[in-house]
Amino acid sequence: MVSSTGREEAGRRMGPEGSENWHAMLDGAEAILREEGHAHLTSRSIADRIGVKQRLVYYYFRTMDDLVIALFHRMAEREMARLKAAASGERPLRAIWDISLHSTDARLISEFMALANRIEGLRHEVLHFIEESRALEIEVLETALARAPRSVEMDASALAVTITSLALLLSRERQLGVATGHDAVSASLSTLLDELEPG
Amino acid sequence: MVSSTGREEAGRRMGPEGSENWHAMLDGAEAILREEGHAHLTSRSIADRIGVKQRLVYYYFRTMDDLVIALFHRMAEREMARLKAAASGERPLRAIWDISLHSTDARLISEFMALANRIEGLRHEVLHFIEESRALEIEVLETALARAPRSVEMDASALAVTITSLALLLSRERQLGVATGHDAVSASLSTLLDELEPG
DNA sequence: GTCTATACACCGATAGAC
DNA sequence: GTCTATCGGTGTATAGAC
Repeated sequence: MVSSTGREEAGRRMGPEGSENWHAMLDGAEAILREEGHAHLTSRSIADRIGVKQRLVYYYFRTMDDLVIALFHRMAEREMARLKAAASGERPLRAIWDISLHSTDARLISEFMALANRIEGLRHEVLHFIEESRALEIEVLETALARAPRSVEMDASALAVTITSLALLLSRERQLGVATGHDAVSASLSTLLDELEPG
Repeated sequence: MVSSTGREEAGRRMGPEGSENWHAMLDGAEAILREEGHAHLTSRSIADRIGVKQRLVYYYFRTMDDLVIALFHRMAEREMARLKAAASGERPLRAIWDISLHSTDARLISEFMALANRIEGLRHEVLHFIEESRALEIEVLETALARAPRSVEMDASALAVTITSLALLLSRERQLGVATGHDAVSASLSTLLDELEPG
């Protein structure tokens, strides 16, 4: 067994995962996706941005779809690391809320969601990330609910879904330029977090 | 003044807004967007689907961006009509919740969100639709809160944001294949709606 | 109103040299 | 590891005939 990821199945020579160029290409791809959207994410635009030739992109990634999947995977791993660190801190709920609200920008998320409609492998990556982060949040919420001075009506999984959905909506609407109701819902959520997690 | 939409500013002859062909093109575009995503939404794919020549698309729409904006605008108008009808029915909150959850599929929404990152005119249309639908929901919620037998902690605007965000997340995750926490949050929301709107 | 024909740019992906 | 060169395909958009 040469590789656990099956990246070289067709026998074509390929560049090493995790190498300097490999990361540089994903860095470039991430910036393009953020600034211009996935319509402009091409092997040529990536190559131009980081100063290599177009052909090299296909040395490190078998197809553009593979590159997109690798990019999401790298982002998801980093995000999970942040969430895990937050979960083991002093006020985990508050920390997770702050991360959900600010770490990844809404534009990137919407680009990946649209891409996931088309790229089956990406859909699986997204699905896996959502399940993994939700499980972590539920765990944290269960601990908090058990300790909370006052009982709360919702159970941990319902709260996890609600908190995630609010973070996503607030980020996306802020990006679009909508603000109606944002302050009110932020205040409500803050009150709830303070009840669950006094500090 | 010939037109209020500025569709003929360059002096090029154009087909009438609202005509049979105009609607047929938007119907085709909507189906392609839903089934294949916006990477495959092209003047050629639309023409092929409805059985006309590619050139004709540019007779009815100045650019592809204009077509996308017109498509969203038509969908938004239909959705607002549905919401207004629901708001004047017997259990408006329940009806609005059902519409938010089922009327437009999640894939279409994510395609439009990604397009709005790139097309400034579309971003304005999306922004306008969100503001308009939110205002309606807040109005309905204020009426319900005033009549509710039991007091609820959140105010109308915070509730409107929360309900919208949950509907969006549940639709999108259902499409992706995630279900964790969905039943719990649906149950919580149902309980809340029953309290606000007994029937 | 609708058509043919086409200009021009860009895309993914590969062959094979160094 | 990285390159040059290129194939075959698709995209937006327009000119101008009918």
